[in-house]
This record gives sequence, structure tokens and C-alpha cells, in this order.
Amino acid sequence: MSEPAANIEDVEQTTKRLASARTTHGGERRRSLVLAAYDLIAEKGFEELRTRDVAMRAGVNIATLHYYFASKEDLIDGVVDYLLDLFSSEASRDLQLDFSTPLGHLHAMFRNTVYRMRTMPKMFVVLGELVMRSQRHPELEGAMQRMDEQWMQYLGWILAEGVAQGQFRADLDPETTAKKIIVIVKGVTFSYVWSRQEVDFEGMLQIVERLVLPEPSQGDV
Amino acid sequence: MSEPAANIEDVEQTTKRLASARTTHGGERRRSLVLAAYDLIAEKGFEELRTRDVAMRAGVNIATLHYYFASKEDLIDGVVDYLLDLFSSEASRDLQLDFSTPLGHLHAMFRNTVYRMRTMPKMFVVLGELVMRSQRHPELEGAMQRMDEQWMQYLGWILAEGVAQGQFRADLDPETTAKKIIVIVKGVTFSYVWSRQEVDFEGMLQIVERLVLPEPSQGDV
DNA sequence: CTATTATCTAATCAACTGATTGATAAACAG
DNA sequence: CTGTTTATCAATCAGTTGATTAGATAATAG
Repeated sequence: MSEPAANIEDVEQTTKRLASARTTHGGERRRSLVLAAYDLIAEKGFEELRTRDVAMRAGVNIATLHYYFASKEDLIDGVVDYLLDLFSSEASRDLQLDFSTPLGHLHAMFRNTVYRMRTMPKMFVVLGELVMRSQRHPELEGAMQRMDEQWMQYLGWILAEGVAQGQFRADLDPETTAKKIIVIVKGVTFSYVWSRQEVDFEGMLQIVERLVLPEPSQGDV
Repeated sequence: MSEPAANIEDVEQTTKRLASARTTHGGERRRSLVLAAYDLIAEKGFEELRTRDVAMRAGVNIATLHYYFASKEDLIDGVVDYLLDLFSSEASRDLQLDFSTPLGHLHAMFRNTVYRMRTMPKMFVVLGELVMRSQRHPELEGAMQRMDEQWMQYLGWILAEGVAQGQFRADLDPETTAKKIIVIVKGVTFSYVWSRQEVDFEGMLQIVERLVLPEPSQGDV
């Protein structure tokens, strides 16, 4: 895990730096440090997160890290902001999601989450680390809960819209149902990303559907 | 469960020890060290788990810890074994669970899990830390997956029995359904313990029920 | 009663770790 | 061209951390 070639590589990078030196503007360097920290949290967890490793991965001296971030905790705050941005970023156009109906929105939300779990597992590993850390860091707990609330609001809106348009069952309570759906999606995430189990995504989506769609009036299979 | 009076208590215990010394047999001391580590993992996570703190909480010198456990990693293995025992221990008699039918078993499994989340949250916090750690510790990943498999097997048996007895729907596939139920229960755990959200437990149990029970032949509400 | 064994401690080590300092050089403003 | 600001690094500090060592102390077997 710890490279023996630390010194050699460092010298190499130092040389590079002396040659190019002040080409990077502060913002870029800051970002590269956050990205390095993000990667290392995904790889080693907070348990083995070291400021030196972050600096080395970003290709700078430890003192440079402290030039941009007063403390390790400060750097972690940067990672949290970065992760929050990632999560609130738009869904990939490749998915060809259909947002024309409430059910379409629901499918889109679910499938986009699955898509992200598959293509950006790092994001969820870091999220998991942060959720665990939030047990003992109240500020973090706040950030995590704001994330949940945002999600709740979006889902609540989809459901209310679906009821109003008659696509979803009339007796559905948007808030309680949204909460249940979130529990299910969290279960999918937990199982797939953290427990590394194969998950029947479409089957889970069906369960969500059954929660919102009206009973089919008479039986087919 | 977690005392704030760490230092005072430590002095107290040290004094006690000087007085009684060789009264505790090895097994007890070993256990007390594992329990101390367990508590500290729940409180501070692996990020801040220190062997000195463990020794202090157990009321012994750091060298005594190394007398019983060759390394920190060894101690953590002890905690894993302890947690595995906890999880496979029997359900509380207080719950008056009904194991007479497959549906009873299903309810019992769910309610016992909820009961444990409520009364022994520490257990789940430590589990969460271990799940995260298992991302980068293959041995741990193995242990976690064996836990899942055990659970799967138990659930699979309940479901097969329910189908055989005609209490559950005839077209139900025990394995795929068991997997879905586990995903849901994990979602409940993740939401309630780690995200600290209120969860509609009975509502989630209903979703599980709808997964296994036959369609009610004609509509009531 | 003595030798042995299990249990425990004080003291210490070497490596690690977050953070600081003082120097240096490029970029920039006037 | 000059003084200031920005960005960077080598060296170093003080405190931490997992682990070891060289004994003590007490229960126990012979």
C-alpha cells in the first residue's frame, strides 16, 4: 500500500515543478488536492487517509496542501462539497431518460441511481465513508440530512404530480410513500455497492412501481 | 453504555487491579479488551481507534493488550468474532415472536431486526464500520458475505416452507424473493441506524408481505 | 518452600503524522 | 525596474502510535 519509490517519484515531481512552477492557478491546485483526497478516501477510507499521501498524489509538497487548506478537516470539507456537487449534477444524456410523465420521472430517478452505482462506484464508497463519519461529526450529519431532504422533496413532487394526473393511485400519500421509496433505493445501494451483492434492479423497481401504480383492475399474471 | 468518566474510572480500575491483581482469568481479560474495542469502534470508528484507548478502557496497560493480542489487527478480528456471535444469537424472549407459521417466521425475522436496531444500535454502527472496512480487507469481505449467505439461507427456507404449505404464493421463487427482502431490510437498517431517519417499520413489513402473500382474491381496502 | 507459569507494568523505541517555518522564485502591479 | 503577492518546497517540530523489552507480582504445582 505504501510505495517504496516515494522519494524517487518525489524528486521527479519536484523537478517537474521547478520547470513549470507557477503555471497552475490556485483554483486548479485546490481542486487537484480535493480530487486526490477523494480518490484516497475511496481507496483507503478515512482510517488510512494521510495528508502526505494526498499531497503526493496531487504532486505537491505537504506544505502546499496546508497553503490551500488550513487543516486536514478543511480538506475533508472540500471533499464533501465536491461529493455534494457530484450528486446534484444532472443525469447523463446517454441514458435517454423519459421525463414526460411522473412514472417516467420515477424510473429516471431509479435508473440514474443504478447507472451511477455501476459507472461511478467511487462516489458511493466515499458517500458511505461520509455517512459512517457523520455518526460522530454533527456538521456532516447535517449535510447528509440535507441531501436526504432534497431527495425527499423531489420524490414528493413526482408522487404528488402522479396523483394529480391520475397516473398514480389516488389514495397515495406522497410523503410517506417517498420515504418508503428512499428506503428501498438505499437498500439497493447498500446491497450493491457496499455488500457487493448482485441485485435484481428491475425487480426492485417493480416493487417501487407496485407502491405507486393503481391495482390492475382484474387479474393477469 | 458509554461512560464519560474515562480517566477517573481508569484510575479506579488500576487501583482495583493492584489490589486484586491475578483474580481475572485470561479469558475474562481477553473478553474485556474485545468489549472495550467494540465500544470504541462504535463511538469513534476505525478512524480514531487507538490501542492505548482500548487498553485504558479495559483498565489495563498497553502491554497487557499485546499479551493477549499480537497486533491491533488481531484485536479487531476478536471484535469481528464477537459481532458475528451477537448477530447469530437468539431473539429476545420478550418479543413473544410467533414461529408457528412461515409468515410468523418472516414477521419474527423482521421485528427482531427492528428490535435490535432500537435496543442495540451500537451493534449496527460497528457492523457499518466493518462493512466499509471490508471494501479494502478481503478477509473481512468474506466474513460479511458469509453473514449474508446465512441470512439468505434462513430466509430461503422460510419462503420455500411458506410455498409448500400454501401460505405464500405458489409462483414465488424463494431465492430471488429472499434477495429482495434482504435488500429491503438493509434499506431499513441503513435509513434508521446510519441515516438516522424515522422509518415506517410496519409499512416496510407490509411491502415484504405483499411480496410473498397471494393476491387477495377480490378487493377490499 | 521453591520453581514455574500466567498476568501485568513502567519505560522506551522507531516510525508516523499533522502542522509550521523560512527561503525562494515566478507573476504582477505601478 | 522594483516592491508586493502568490505559490511552492526542504527541513523540521512536537506529539502520537503500534509495538517491544526487561522486569515485577502473585497464584500454583511439585
